[in-house]
Amino acid sequence: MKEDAVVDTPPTPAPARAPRRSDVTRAAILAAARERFAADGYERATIRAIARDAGIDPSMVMRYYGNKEGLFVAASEIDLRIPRLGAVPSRHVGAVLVTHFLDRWEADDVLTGMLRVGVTNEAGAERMREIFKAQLGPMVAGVCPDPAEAPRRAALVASQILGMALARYVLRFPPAATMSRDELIAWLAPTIQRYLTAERPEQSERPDQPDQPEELEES
Amino acid sequence: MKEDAVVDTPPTPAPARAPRRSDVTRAAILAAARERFAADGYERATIRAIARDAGIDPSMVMRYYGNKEGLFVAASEIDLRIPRLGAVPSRHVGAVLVTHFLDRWEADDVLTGMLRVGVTNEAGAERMREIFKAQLGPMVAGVCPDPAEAPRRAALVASQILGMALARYVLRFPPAATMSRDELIAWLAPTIQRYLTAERPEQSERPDQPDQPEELEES
DNA sequence: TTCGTTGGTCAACGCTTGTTGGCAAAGGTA
DNA sequence: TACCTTTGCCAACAAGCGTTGACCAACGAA
Repeated sequence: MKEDAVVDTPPTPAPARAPRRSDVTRAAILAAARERFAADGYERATIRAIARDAGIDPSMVMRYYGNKEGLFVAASEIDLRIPRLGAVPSRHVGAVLVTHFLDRWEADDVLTGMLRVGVTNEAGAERMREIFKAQLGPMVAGVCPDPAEAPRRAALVASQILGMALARYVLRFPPAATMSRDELIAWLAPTIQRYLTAERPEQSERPDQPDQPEELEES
Repeated sequence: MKEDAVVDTPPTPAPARAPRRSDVTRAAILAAARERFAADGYERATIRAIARDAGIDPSMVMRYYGNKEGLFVAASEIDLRIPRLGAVPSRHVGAVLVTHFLDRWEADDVLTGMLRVGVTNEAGAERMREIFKAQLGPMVAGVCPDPAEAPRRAALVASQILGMALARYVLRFPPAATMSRDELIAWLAPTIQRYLTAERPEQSERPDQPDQPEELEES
C-alpha cells in the first residue's frame, strides 16, 4: 500500500490519460532534473538543487518519483531521433548520420547528461546500452551488408560518435570544440560510412612487435 | 606556515631524493586512490574509503596531500607512453597506435579512471586536456603532413580512441566489449591512419537538407 | 639523555545528503 | 454542508562527507 501508486511515470510514449493537477509540477521537476543531471552528473545533481530549480519542496520529488534513481530513470528517456535512411543514397549515410548527431547533441544537453551519468553510474550505463541497442541497432541492420555484423558495426559507429561528443561537448578539447561543423563532418563522415558499409577488413594489418622500442628514451 | 610543506608530491618524474619514512604509506594511499577514482569516479571515491583500502587513518591523506583535490592531482599523473614512431613505416602508424592504446587501457585502470573523473569533474577534464595536448600532440605533429593541422588531427585521433575506450571499457557495450582485439584493430587502424596522414577532405560532402524527412513516421 | 621532528590514531566539527512523516490548504464529490 | 483525496510545505532524521586539532609513539640529532 505504500510502494504502490507512488511512482507512476507513464510507460507509454504517449501518456495523455488521466491528467492530474500536479502535471505542471511533475514536468517542472523533470525539466530541472534533466538540466541538473546533464550539467553535474548523477552524484552532484542533488535532489535539493533540482527541487529548488523547479520551485518546489524536495519532498515532492520523492513523492512523485520514489527516490533519486527513479527520478533519474524518468528524466533519462532519450530519443536519438535517428532519421529514416530509406531515401538517402547509401553512399551518403555517413554524412547524414554525422550531421544528425551533431544537430542532436547541440539541440539539447540531455545527451551530454546521458554521457555524464553513464560514465559514473551503472544504471546510467545500462540506460545507454539500451538506448543504443534499441535505436541505433535497427538502423545499422538496415544499411550494412551482413545483418549478422550489425551489432558490431553499430558499436563501432557508437564509439566514434560518442568519442566526438565526449571530446567536443564534455571534455571540450580545444581543437575538437572549436572545429567547424563542416570540417568535422568532412572528417567523420567517411569513418562512419566505412563502419556501416565497407567490407570487413582483413585482420593481418597488425605488425608483429613494433610497439614500445624499449631502448629509445628521449626524443 | 600552514599551507606550506604539506603537499609535497615531487613534480619531477624521477623523485629519488629525500626518502622519508612515510614513503610506503604515501605510496599505499596513492595506489588506493588510483583504484578508487578509477572504479567510482571523483565524488563517490571517498577519502575514508581510500584510507581504509590503504590501511591508515583518513587524516593521513589530508596531511600528505592537503585535500581531496590534491590527492586526485597526485593520483592522476598519467603517462600515455606513446611509442616513438620514427622507425615505423608511416602507413602502419594507425595500427601501431591502436594496438598501443588497447594495450595501455588494458594494462591498468588508471586510464579508465581518468575518463570517469574527466567527465564529471572540471579539474579532471583539465587534466585530460593537458595530458592529450602534451603527450599526443607532439607525436601527431611528427607524422601528419602539415604541422599547423596537428592539433585538429590529434583531436580527431583522441575522439576515436576515447570513444572506443568509452564503449569497450566504461560503458561495456556488448559488441564493443567482446569484439576481439584483432578485429578491433583491423577496424580502427584505418580510421586513425586517415586522421593522421590523409589529405584534408573537402567539405562539400554534406548533402543539403536530407535530415529528418519529417513526414515518414513508422517503418 | 633531551629535544624537536615525523608518523600515526582518535574523536569530533560543521555540513550536506537522501529520505520520512506530519500537517495545512485546496479541490472534487456526495 | 461534509468528507476524502490530492498537492504542497515544514521540520526533522540518520548517515555520510571532507576536514581539523589534540594527542601519543617512534625516531634522529644534539
